Amino acid sequence: MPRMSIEERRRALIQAAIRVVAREGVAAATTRAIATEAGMPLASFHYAFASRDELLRATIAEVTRIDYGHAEAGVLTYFLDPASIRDVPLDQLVRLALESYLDSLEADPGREQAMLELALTSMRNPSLAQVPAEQYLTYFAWAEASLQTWEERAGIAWTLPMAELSRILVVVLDGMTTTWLATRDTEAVRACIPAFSTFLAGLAAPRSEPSRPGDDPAGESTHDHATSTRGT
Amino acid sequence: MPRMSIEERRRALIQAAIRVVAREGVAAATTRAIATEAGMPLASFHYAFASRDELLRATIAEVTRIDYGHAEAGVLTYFLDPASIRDVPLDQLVRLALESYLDSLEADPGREQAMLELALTSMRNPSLAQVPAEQYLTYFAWAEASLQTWEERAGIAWTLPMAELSRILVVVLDGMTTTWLATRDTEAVRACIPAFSTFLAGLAAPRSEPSRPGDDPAGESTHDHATSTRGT
DNA sequence: GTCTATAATGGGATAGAC
DNA sequence: GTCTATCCCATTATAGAC
Repeated sequence: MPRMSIEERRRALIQAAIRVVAREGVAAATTRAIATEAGMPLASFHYAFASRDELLRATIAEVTRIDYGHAEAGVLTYFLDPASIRDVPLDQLVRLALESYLDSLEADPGREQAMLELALTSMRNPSLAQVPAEQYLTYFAWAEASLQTWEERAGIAWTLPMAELSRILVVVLDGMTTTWLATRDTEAVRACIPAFSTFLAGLAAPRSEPSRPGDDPAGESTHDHATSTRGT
Repeated sequence: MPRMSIEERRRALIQAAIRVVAREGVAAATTRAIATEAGMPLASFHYAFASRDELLRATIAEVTRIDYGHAEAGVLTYFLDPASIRDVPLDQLVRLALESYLDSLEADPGREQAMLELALTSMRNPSLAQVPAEQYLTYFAWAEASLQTWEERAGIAWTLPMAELSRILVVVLDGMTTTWLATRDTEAVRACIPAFSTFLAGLAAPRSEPSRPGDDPAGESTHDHATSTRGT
């Protein structure tokens, strides 16, 4: 094998690690398996990375970046021609986004399964313990970007702080992910999407009508299902 | 060590495995670590279980049972004196239940972290691949039990099929779990609970007023669960 | 710089003494 | 029946030939 810079080797090993983890899980992502997947001898592994932990850390960082790109692409796919889709009902936008996410999950289950495994593995490793929190900051940022896009496209204004809305959206996506991964029951999970879409759409108000404090959906007093009308 | 039946050994090893997995993760739950935790020599492990896989399977079954009991206890804690809490607003009931779950998660993060690790580990193991689906059937059953209890106590009727509602509830709990485990930000997750409670409460109608098709909380045109009264 | 060969460790499983 | 001692394998990491 001819010359290959350290950086090229690192990149190749990270990509190999991503493939192995997605295909066979973190436990199977040994240095040997990764080196073989990358088509290089084992010794080259330690030439590029000091330890398996270091590769794992780099892999998590890379995979978070990829996941960000992927999820964002999925969610924003429907906005390539902004002019044509102004004033689409918010719950439709949300529904399409959630369905798009579920489609991408079904198309490549290993990706999200790997994300979860890497996050859990990190939590158990003192030197990586804060990595999942950073990973989720990325998720929250992606969620905020989507929420802002929807806000523009649907002509609405969110009635809760973005920080809270983005967490809610991530909670829903994460819950869909784990439930689907465990059950593989696409139709059952898909059946929940309209309800979640209506829910999220209900956290916005038409932009012309600024939200009044009395509309606060988090208000806990008496109004049960008052807020569950359509979000448009 | 005096006599100990096979069954006693199996139980002791399962309990030891649960402790080790919760404390140090699945990867650290070696046969040696588990045997040591149970205070018995390694050979006794293979006297009680043919393989580590077999123990893992038994551990998942047991831990699912425990988790069921725990979550149910948490959710139903507020119903010890049914008479005193009739006609409590539904969103209050849901909110208390979700907060109770978050409290229990915070009190013992290892428990749910272990559940996730065990589920993900099972998915990667052909001989255990169907276990997570069974585990989630247990979760759905628990969710249905809670939903039915709330229905009685709050004097409402759900407007979606129980199968769908239970999945929605599990999705929310799962999403809260992964988000909290990753971020450990209790207040941020807690701040989402009122919105989720209002959402879930919005999927019910007062029992005196049977749900009309026009009230369909899923709002938009085409889909079909307008007809959905309770599923059986 | 690159790779073969090997050390060092820790794991699952078991033979065989008691 | 029980446990010590051991086998055998896979793994991480590295030494040293080229």
